[in-house]
Amino acid sequence: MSFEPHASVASVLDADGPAAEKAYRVVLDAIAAGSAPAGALLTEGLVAESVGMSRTPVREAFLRLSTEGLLELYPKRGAIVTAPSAAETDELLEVRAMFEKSAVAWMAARGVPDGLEATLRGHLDAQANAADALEFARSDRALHEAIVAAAGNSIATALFAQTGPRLLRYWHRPARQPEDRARMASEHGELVELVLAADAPGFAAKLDQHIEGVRNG
Amino acid sequence: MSFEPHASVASVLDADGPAAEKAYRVVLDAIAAGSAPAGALLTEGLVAESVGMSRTPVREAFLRLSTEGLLELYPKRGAIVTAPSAAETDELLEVRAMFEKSAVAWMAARGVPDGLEATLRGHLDAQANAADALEFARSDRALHEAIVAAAGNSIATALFAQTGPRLLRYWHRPARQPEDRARMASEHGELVELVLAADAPGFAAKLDQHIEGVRNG
DNA sequence: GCTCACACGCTTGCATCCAAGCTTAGATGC
DNA sequence: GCATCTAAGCTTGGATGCAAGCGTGTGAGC
Repeated sequence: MSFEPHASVASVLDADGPAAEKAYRVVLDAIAAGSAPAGALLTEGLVAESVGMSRTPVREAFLRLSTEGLLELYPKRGAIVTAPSAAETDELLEVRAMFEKSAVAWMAARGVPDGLEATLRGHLDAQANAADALEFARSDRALHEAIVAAAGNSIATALFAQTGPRLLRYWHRPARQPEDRARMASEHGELVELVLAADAPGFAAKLDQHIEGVRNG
Repeated sequence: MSFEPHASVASVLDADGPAAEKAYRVVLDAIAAGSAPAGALLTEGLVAESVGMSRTPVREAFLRLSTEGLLELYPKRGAIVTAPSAAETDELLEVRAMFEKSAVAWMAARGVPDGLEATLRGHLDAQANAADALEFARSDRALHEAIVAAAGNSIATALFAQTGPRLLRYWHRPARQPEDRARMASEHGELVELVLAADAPGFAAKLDQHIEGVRNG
């Protein structure tokens, strides 16, 4: 009996696969793309019909999106797409900074894993070549998740990943113009250098500065 | 239309309420109490029958327990209670320390909320008067969650809460003897003082020391 | 005795069906 | 005209039914 758990955090590109995954991706994409704007009322039945499946897998997707903070479930009434507020943005950036700073600090103690440099540079390239803001946001998310994952704490990695979907709601704002994206990619390059050097204090300082720039941008 | 979202993180004592909540609590209690030991194979049908409900709410509970790390779901095969390993213990303590240190640092910047002292002292008392190790573990969890919640970052609070259920699997080991519990309660008292003083460096140092003691205890 | 194929029993995944709660619109009484 | 009561149409929550996947055991063939 060789048990092998299925990937709970499915890759973004794993075709249709399970219906619940498909429902999740459809709703998330709708929120990210803006066709389901903040405040919109979604119902299980509506999504189920539009995707061509029953309510059961849609329900599962709604629950997940709820824990990820993208939907608010109202019993017997429906689900509302949460509104990105300034306060929530601050909280999100604060939390993600906490994870990344800790990750670099852990790496300083445990060492940087082999192959990390290639991985991070790959994400940086993808970012630099991103065609639009949404694609940029996706590779940005992948880059940051790779940094946290490199610290080797699977619990931290899983929790951090849960904050990823929220970003898709915000990021096509700051990275709207190609020159903005270029500037951010360059800043990310500097951050990556500090990660690879496992320079925790340097990374923390630079990250704060980077976040401040994003917030005011 | 005055929308008011229902509490997604339900209180432990909210009667039976929704069946899904009941199923969640039953399975969690079974894992915490040891009647569903690590490695045990649970099936939706089995739990549903024993609790007297259909598989639907049980399935929901399983999904939640899976994201909380207590169950591993194997498609078409069943769910297995995860085994608490030394590596996972380290990861868990590391992550929780990250949250708590950050929370105190944030409080140092934003101020300590009113009423926190009374709240924390209440949890300390509950801990000191805990009849058994499981009850001690519950109030301990509540204490730590209160500390993180006091920092005022709702995203961090929600993520931190997700790591709570895992603890119930471990904690009736270190706190088995009443004198151990007394010593831990006293250490927690010192930590609470540093929280209330918003002394981030002091808290961080003391917490590391406390965790080291727990790990080697 | 050993290997391989097939069939059976188990599981989940999803579809469908039913009950109960919330909202609202319309009828009714004043 | 206005407040109140009622009933209908939404919604979700849960129960039930069905199909497909996985593991195991059994039996045929060698």
